Amino acid sequence: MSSAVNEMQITRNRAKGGRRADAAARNVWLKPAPTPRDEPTLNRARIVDEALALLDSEGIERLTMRRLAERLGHGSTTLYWHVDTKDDVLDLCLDAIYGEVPLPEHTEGWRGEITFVLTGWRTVMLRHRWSTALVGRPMIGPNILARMEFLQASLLRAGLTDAHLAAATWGLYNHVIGSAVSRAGWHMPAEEREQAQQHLSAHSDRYPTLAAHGYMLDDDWDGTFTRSLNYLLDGIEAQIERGAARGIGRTP
Amino acid sequence: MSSAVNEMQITRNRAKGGRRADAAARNVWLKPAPTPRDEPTLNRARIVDEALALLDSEGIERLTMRRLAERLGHGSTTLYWHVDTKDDVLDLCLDAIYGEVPLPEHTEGWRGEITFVLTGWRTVMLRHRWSTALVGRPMIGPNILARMEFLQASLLRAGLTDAHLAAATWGLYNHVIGSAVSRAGWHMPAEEREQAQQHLSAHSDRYPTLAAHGYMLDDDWDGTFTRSLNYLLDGIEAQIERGAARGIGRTP
DNA sequence: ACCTGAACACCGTTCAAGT
DNA sequence: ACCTGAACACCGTTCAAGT
Repeated sequence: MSSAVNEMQITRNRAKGGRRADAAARNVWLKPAPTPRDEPTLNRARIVDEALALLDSEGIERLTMRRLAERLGHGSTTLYWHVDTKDDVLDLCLDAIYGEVPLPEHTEGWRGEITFVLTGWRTVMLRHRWSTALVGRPMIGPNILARMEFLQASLLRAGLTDAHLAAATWGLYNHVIGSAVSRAGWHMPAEEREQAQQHLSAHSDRYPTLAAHGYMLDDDWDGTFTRSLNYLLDGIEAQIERGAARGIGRTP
Repeated sequence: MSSAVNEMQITRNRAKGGRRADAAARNVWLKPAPTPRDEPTLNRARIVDEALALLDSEGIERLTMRRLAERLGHGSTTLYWHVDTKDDVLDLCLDAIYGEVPLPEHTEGWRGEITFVLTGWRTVMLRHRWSTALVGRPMIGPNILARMEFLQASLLRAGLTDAHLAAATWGLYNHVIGSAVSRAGWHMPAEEREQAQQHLSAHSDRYPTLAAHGYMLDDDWDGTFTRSLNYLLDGIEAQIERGAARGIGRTP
């Protein structure tokens, strides 16, 4: 059912061409391939790699099992040996790109660490814009778990506990997801954006603040993300200090 | 819901040819609605009401144009006189439920106001769980605009300007969206949740913090939302105070 | 102005059958 | 163990034709 749960690490090597081309080009010990038991022509890693290429180049609405299989040189029904459903493919794809989110190597304080991870996280999601349509599914792939683990461990070291630990973890995660999703929502042809802005101006009586302060025209998305992330981190930091003060008060 | 329906009756008398030409605009709100003359058996309000009922009772993957039309007692193709695409129906539905988000009647300070709106907003989205799958589209329906207007106006009165105003507005919006989306992601059969938790415990070497602090088992979602919202508001409040202090310093 | 059925060009998924 | 084609039960949308 939820084969997205399995622990297979998706390796993101883009093998161009596929098996047939490789078999023709490589040398002897791989060439007598007809031995059926050796290596299946298809596997999850190849399926996910090709799905990612398809998603990145054509978008999520163009990913169908038939088109994916065709790119892989198989009939669509073959995919169902390796994967239970199309949703499984999407779950695997989403976790695969989460693997691209870098984790800091040297600790630089919880705030720096967290800012580093979340900034990279958002960048990855906006690089693969289709990913914003896939949030809202259970997040238990190995790559997202590794990043949530890092995030929560960092907050724990910073001094948060219990409900505050959970609130800070989810608050920060929600911030990344929300930022990516809402930013992706504004990704439209410039002409349509013009229309939308006109629409807004035409109703400036109803939306005076939005019309006056450029609801549609804010294009410093990165700055907005960083600034609002800092508000959240400021609030968390204040909580950490409150917690520390109370801890000191309680020590015998 | 019916108020949302009133909102969408922005009528412009147009011949069919003209309407089709304007249909080049991709988003519902940017296209004129067709004008009913006598007493058509079908109209947008009826379509949206029925679509909402269908979404609420059966979920988003069960909403098809054919099933929707059947419930309305028509052939599926009839819908296309009133609406250009299925996506338009979904956009109309999403904005319709945003109309259920209450705005405070008496001002009670920016923090109280904003907490009130955002709490209601999240409640509405979780009441119509399908809505979390529809974020990530341009947000220019009348109901969401009214709420964004309220949010930004409140922050403006609180003393924010320029980039800080934008950052606070988007940060708060992202917080609601992110909370609703990620909470909806955990909405699964208890048995599957058990499996997921087991999976996590089985790899507690890799995810020690998550395993020890109940990543899967946190069920005080409301409390978590409120707490993390307060971190964000604390950070915004600190920014407001910084801005005020600088303003005082600058006054002659 | 509104509604219809037929038709087009697709979908995801199952399954008996092949090797 | 892996792959196949045929087939099922659907989709969203267009369009000539009706009233």
